[in-house]
Amino acid sequence: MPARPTSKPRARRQKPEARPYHHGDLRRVLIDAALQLAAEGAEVSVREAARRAAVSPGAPFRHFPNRDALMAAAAEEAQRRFRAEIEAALGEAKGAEAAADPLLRFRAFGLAYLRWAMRNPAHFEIISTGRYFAHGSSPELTRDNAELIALTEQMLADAAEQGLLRSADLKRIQIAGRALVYGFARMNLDGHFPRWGVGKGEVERMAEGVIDLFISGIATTD
Amino acid sequence: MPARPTSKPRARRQKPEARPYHHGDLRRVLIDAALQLAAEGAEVSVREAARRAAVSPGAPFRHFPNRDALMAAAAEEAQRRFRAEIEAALGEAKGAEAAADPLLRFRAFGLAYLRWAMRNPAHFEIISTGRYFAHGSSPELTRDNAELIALTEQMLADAAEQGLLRSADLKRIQIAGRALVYGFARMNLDGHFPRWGVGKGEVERMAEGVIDLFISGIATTD
DNA sequence: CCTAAATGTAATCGATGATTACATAACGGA
DNA sequence: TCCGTTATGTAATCATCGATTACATTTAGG
Repeated sequence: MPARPTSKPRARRQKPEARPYHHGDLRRVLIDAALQLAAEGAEVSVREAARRAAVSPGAPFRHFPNRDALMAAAAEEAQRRFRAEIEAALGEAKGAEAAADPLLRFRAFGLAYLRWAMRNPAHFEIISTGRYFAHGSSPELTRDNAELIALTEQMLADAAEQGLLRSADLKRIQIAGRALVYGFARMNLDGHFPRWGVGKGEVERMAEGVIDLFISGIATTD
Repeated sequence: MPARPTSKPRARRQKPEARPYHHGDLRRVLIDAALQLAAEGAEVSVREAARRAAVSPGAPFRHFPNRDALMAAAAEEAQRRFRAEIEAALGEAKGAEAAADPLLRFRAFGLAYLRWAMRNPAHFEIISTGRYFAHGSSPELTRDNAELIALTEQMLADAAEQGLLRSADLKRIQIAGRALVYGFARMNLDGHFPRWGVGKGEVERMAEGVIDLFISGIATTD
């Protein structure tokens, strides 16, 4: 083989599989890799995400100024999925009798919340913990979360208007409800449900029971 | 100055302040450094702990096989303090009318729990999260925690016996109570109480209100 | 076409957890 | 009192990680 001239011949894509120099949509692939890594329980490192994207260790920094930005983007994606599932559940609940009963919608919300958190623990953690990237570093995530909270507040306000609540302190009820659901999700996440781990169904059933207990505690009607 | 012989002259401690080759109780100092680092919100690294103890980066590994073991030891220390505070609060409650009322003791427990968690957020996180060292890696911590849980179960059993509870499903009540308190603590920890951050008192007052709401929800007597 | 911006690569830096070989101190029995 | 064993700290080294920089290649627009 004769020595090639210093300038390489233009790389012609001979097969469509040949990876081009420019990655199709590296940003997206990196976010997915980060979410996948988290879901596997592994440490999420920029390098590993780059490795999965079959790209050099420095490449991700063309799309994210630093690790936190990647994590924030991953969190936003997870939050999008989280919210989509909750709104889907509320959409279904609207068809049923829940449309008229704010507490039933409240219940549906809590169930969807915990269901998702049980099935996507690592993603829930990324969303909620604020330890994987600077808190408030993602306005989108903050706004998105605020809207979900406003939704629950509306439900409680409706319930109060219909005389369904024993207490008039809506803020207190709202915080307690959030704490209950958030705490349950995190207990699951942090390994406080050791035995039940095997049968996922049992945890979800307990989640339902806990929500019902809370609602029966704040409701006038038994 | 003439060249010294290869064997250094014996190091005589001329002042008591002169640090001896052997650190007094490095293990203890490292644990305290780790807790202090956590409390400052900094990353807890073995090296930094060693730095604070004015010791070489490798020294800690004479006392802990790896970073996790150091974190586990720190968690055990934090848990000891946590438990001490709770038991102290329960001791005080015994003197009052709470001695006879299991739900008042339950309340005192929850208050002490949240009070400590609000004031030592980083230590609470180390204890509860199981992310700083392998979960179940510390039998002491696990046992200690189980005993605290058993305590609450006893309170609920007493309350049920006295006909103070609306529901007979004690397990459900217990899980819900844990989730509520744990969730509130973690919400504070994870920055879900943005505005109130300034006035700590407000968060603690809300903690009290949330606990009362829960108890009034499960109690027969209004 | 040809240049400029976008995007990926390669090399490098400082910090970290971890391991190893070595040095020094502390302790206890002869 | 001396000596040797053990506990404990030091020094040197390694791989990994986040991050930065200089350079290469591709893509797009005038």
